[in-house]
Amino acid sequence: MQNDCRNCPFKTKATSMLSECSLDQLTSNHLELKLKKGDSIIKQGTYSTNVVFLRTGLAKIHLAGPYTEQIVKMVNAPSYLGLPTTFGSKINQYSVTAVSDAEVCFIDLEVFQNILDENKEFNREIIQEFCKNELESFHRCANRTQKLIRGNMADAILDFADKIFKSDTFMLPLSQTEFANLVDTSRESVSRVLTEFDKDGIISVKGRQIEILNKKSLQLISQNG
Amino acid sequence: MQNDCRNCPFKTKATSMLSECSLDQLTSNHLELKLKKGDSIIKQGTYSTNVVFLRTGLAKIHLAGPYTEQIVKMVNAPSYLGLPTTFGSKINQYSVTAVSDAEVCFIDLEVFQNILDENKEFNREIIQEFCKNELESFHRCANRTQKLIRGNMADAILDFADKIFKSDTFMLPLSQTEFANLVDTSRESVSRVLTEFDKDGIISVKGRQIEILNKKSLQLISQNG
DNA sequence: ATTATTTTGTGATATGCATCACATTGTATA
DNA sequence: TATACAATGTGATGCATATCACAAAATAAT
Repeated sequence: MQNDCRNCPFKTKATSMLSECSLDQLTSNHLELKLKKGDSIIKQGTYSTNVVFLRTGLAKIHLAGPYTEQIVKMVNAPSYLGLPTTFGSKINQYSVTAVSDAEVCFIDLEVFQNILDENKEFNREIIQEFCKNELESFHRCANRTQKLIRGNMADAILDFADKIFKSDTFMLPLSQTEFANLVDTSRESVSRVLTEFDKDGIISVKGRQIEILNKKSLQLISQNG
Repeated sequence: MQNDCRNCPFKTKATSMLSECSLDQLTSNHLELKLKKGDSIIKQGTYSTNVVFLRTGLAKIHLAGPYTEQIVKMVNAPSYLGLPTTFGSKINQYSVTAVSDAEVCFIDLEVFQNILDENKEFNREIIQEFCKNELESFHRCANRTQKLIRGNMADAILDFADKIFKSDTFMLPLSQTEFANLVDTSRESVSRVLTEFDKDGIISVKGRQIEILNKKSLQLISQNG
């Protein structure tokens, strides 16, 4: 299955910087796949030989912590996945799993490296990505460990609304157990805080359907009080 | 102050891949500085126009969390500092401070970008670095949040011994308050656990002088029990 | 439809650790 | 050498939240 990457409507900023030549190289060296919710994209502990381009959909990056599975972050399309794990280690250090239906392209590592070598602009964009990710992870580190649960949950909900779904109404793409693993709490606490927020009129919760009713409040809780 | 970068005895793996030409460019576009313990290298909130090369010494990367200053990680020479913050944002998103006497070179951002563009091998090594860092931060995220204090303290002590000082005897380069910020606890807990470890004969603590007496135990506590 | 299985809600209890409070030691500064 | 200030040790107390224990929904499988 090889669509022409030149016409791919889902290019990242980086990809749009590629030369025709490199795009052709991509075209002839990628494997396109349609995935369903829950399908594994990258599996911790297995050999990594591909970089993955997430064309459409939403994925979670997670890994085995000392006790429970830890969800490190959510990534939505379009985005490259697995760069750290394929470049930084022979064996995948983390898993990536689709949490919605998704389309992905598996790109051979060498081809990707080659393209990285040959396209300055692309290279810069990818490095830019790395930098943003590292900054993000620094901030997450400081926030997650210092804030109380309500603050972290507020954060996560705002993130879903603003960064992932770009809407104040959305379906939570995770179970409460998973949500707990993302926010560093217990499943029970997630449940409690969610109903709490609902009772306080800050959000409305109907099953996994969430609507932000009072964004200001949520932001205040996020900044913490 | 411009020593010839070609003869610099503190090159990183990446730097050793540079072309003569690029090394000359570096030579004529860097500012070499001797710093003392406690001196600021990068300051959160200020404009970032330089990449910093840590020639010798030890530094902490830290940023203002919602409540307290959070130490994200320790970095020892030789290493580049501030890439994420200079490439990823105009304003520094974090601080870097020397925790020992240190020597640094300030490198103009454009020059560094240029060198990154012109040297494939160097570029690859830098990307490799980014990948390793991201993996590390994922693991740290999972460990820090799931482990109890004793586990995290054991981790940190092992890290100092194995990665930073390469010796089982070393001077803790941080006050207990700082150590607490690194390990996500309170100063008091650091003090308590340290004396605990000492009493159990796992480490010996004399002021900031630390000696690991029973590494197996420490590793066990790190893996957690 | 019926049963099995996963997901969620909610109380009661336990606990790890932060916080407070103050003593003590160590280290700069006059 | 005296004085001030920062860093550390240690007990007592409180609190946020994990854990346990079920019940109730909701989903999936038969």
